[in-house]
Amino acid sequence: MAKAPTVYDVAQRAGVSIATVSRVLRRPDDVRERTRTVVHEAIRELGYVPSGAARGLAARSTGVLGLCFPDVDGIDEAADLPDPVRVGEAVEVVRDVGGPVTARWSNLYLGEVMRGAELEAWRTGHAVMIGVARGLRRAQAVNELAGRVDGLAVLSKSVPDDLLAHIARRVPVVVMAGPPQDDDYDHISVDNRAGTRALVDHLIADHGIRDLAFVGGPFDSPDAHERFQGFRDALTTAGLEAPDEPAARSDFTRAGARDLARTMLEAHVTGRGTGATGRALPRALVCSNDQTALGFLDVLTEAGVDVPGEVVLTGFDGIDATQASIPRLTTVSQPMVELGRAAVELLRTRLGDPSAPPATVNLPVRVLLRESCGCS
Amino acid sequence: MAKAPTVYDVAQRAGVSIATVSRVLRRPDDVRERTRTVVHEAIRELGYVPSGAARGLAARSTGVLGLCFPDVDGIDEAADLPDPVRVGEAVEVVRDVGGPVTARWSNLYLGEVMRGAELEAWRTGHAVMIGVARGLRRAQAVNELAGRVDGLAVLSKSVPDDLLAHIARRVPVVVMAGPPQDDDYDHISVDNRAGTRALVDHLIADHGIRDLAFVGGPFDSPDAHERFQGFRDALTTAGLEAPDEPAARSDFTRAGARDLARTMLEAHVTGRGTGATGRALPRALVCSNDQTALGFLDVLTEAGVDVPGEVVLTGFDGIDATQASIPRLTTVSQPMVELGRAAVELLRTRLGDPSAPPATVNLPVRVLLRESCGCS
DNA sequence: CTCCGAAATGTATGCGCATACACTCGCCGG
DNA sequence: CCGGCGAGTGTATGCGCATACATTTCGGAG
Repeated sequence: MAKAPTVYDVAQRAGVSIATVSRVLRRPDDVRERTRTVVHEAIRELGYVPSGAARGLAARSTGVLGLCFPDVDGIDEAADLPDPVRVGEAVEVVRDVGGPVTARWSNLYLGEVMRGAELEAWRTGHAVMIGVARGLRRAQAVNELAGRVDGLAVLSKSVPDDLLAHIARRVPVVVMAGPPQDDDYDHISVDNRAGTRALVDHLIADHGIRDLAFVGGPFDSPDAHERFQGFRDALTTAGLEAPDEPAARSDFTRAGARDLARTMLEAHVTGRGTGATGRALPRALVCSNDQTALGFLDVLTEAGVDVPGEVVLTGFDGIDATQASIPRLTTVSQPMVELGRAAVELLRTRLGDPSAPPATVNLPVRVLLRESCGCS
Repeated sequence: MAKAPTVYDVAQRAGVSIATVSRVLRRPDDVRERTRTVVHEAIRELGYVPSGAARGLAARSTGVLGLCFPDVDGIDEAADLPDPVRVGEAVEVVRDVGGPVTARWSNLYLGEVMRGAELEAWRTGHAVMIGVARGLRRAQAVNELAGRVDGLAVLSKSVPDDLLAHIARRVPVVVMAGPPQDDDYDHISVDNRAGTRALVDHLIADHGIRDLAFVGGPFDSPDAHERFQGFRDALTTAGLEAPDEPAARSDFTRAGARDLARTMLEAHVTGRGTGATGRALPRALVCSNDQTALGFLDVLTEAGVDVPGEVVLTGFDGIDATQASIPRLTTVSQPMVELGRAAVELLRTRLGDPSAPPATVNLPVRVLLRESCGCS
């Protein structure tokens, strides 16, 4: 690492000019075979690796696409972070008594999106740079990321609006997983509404259920809102009365959903079994995400309510845990890898035609019918 | 995106020189407050975002660290990849009849490593660039990655030796999760040997087991080999006879392990229950990874063999599925996030002192005692 | 009011590469 | 034998920034 060799070094060693060296690398066909060989040899001998910075500067394009995520670790400042473990510590033996399975929904989610983006970028000869908008210096970090890439895919809500607008003046921006919105960015999102609708259609048409309730999500979740709209669509189409509001709102966590479920169950308990007084539980609970559904499942199972016998339960997202629950959860699977791929594809399209009007891509989802709705 | 503004544009607009603009960004304290304000205003108005390429070139350092993974998707060529799904496709409704839970071990693993690397890089003001050594153009891709970063963390076996050597002449390289080796790179790995040893110590000391067998991994897996060494260490220390070879070798997949388990079970079946003829199953099966242990668990459960009553079963890695199995699997948890963090930390150290001798960091692991070994 | 040193700012240069353009050389047709 | 043409190569320039160094400004002591 004394000093990385440059084109000049290679050129000198090969007895050619720097232009020829550059051509050997970028347009080999323009160079005589013999020359090419000589240059390659020099490159090998010197351990020459072209500087990406210089290339990017000269070519006015870096060949790198950026991916910007929100901070899902909840780490705000460097101080929050313990120092990395160091060498020589002993093996720790701990008795793991159980407790709830660690939920890595967001990690997995982001990981898959990243995988998709990387895949598509690789396919088209791009590199991928990832950034997490985290901490006080987030603005600077995002700004620097933007300065290093040809295009930036941003997960919805991870970057403040004004910063995004600033950045978008330099590089094309596509917003992932946000609500369709009337701004100047390209959007790529998942068809929450159609997915929920298809799921509820199934409950109504195939299981003959006519008494359904929707467990919503946080007020500020556009996803949850869209899913609720899909729920309403299905009811309306079936000639059922669609509520204006979700029957309840979860905070999207399993623990929160448990609390919510207990509360609901208590409210209903007077009516259970007697068949006369009080309201019975709805025949189907359509939850706005998997965590919520799993929380409900925990409580219902605990209370001896038969799922799907007495109550049908469904989720949304398609996280792994839905395959491990008993009964397995009917849900709607999000195309996470596709989300990443589509984002990169949209960026490339945009780079090819910067003046095209903003596009919105709505990715199709898959409804997975399993035991919790009475299938299988 | 007409044309991204540069320092020159900002300087002109603010009525200062480009040096001052640069200083406002890099060394704000060297600039009078009033000037600073004016410049910042110009930056805002113009939508100026500094070019990372130019910065990198001028500063002779990009501020980017690279992360290079092997191809775990098994995608060799762009042609192998279906086109991204497109707009307007219908929601698909499928009956999910079950089958083995999708194993995303490597995805999760790499995702966690990435997360750790990103975290540590963020902490120290670096950006992270990821690359997957995949396909025919892998050499070129890795080379380009190397040209864009200040340092490169490479997952063991993801880059051919000669290419790695070539690259290492330009940027510092740290090898992750490889066997300690006598090369010129920094290494960061996980203490497979001590982890397995601690686990087996527990089986012997706390459960009084003296009849243990080791289910190994592929011949070319250094991890599997180290774990076997840990197994032998424990036996030897306890005064038991340590075998020279694993009792069997799994291919590290759950499905493969099932086949292996069936074969083993058949060989033993004549001896079961009779107590006289044939060999009995060993009291404990120490598997070289979780997938293997889970595959064995599937088959043993199916065959009515009580775990841990008749056979004690353990894994290695600490994947999520080990918490969901029945009984939950005793295993050794790898510090995946730490692996990424340590890699970045090592790179930084190396960048600070390029001439220091190659270092090797061995990360401690955690043994998680659960029901499959008879604990809890 | 002058002079000096420190603070603030400007000027000039180079980072390593791609590429437009100029140039050389060998070859063919005239 | 000459002109022209194309393949192959070299020369020169600029990409956008950081920074060493030169220059100006400012504040305060004398």
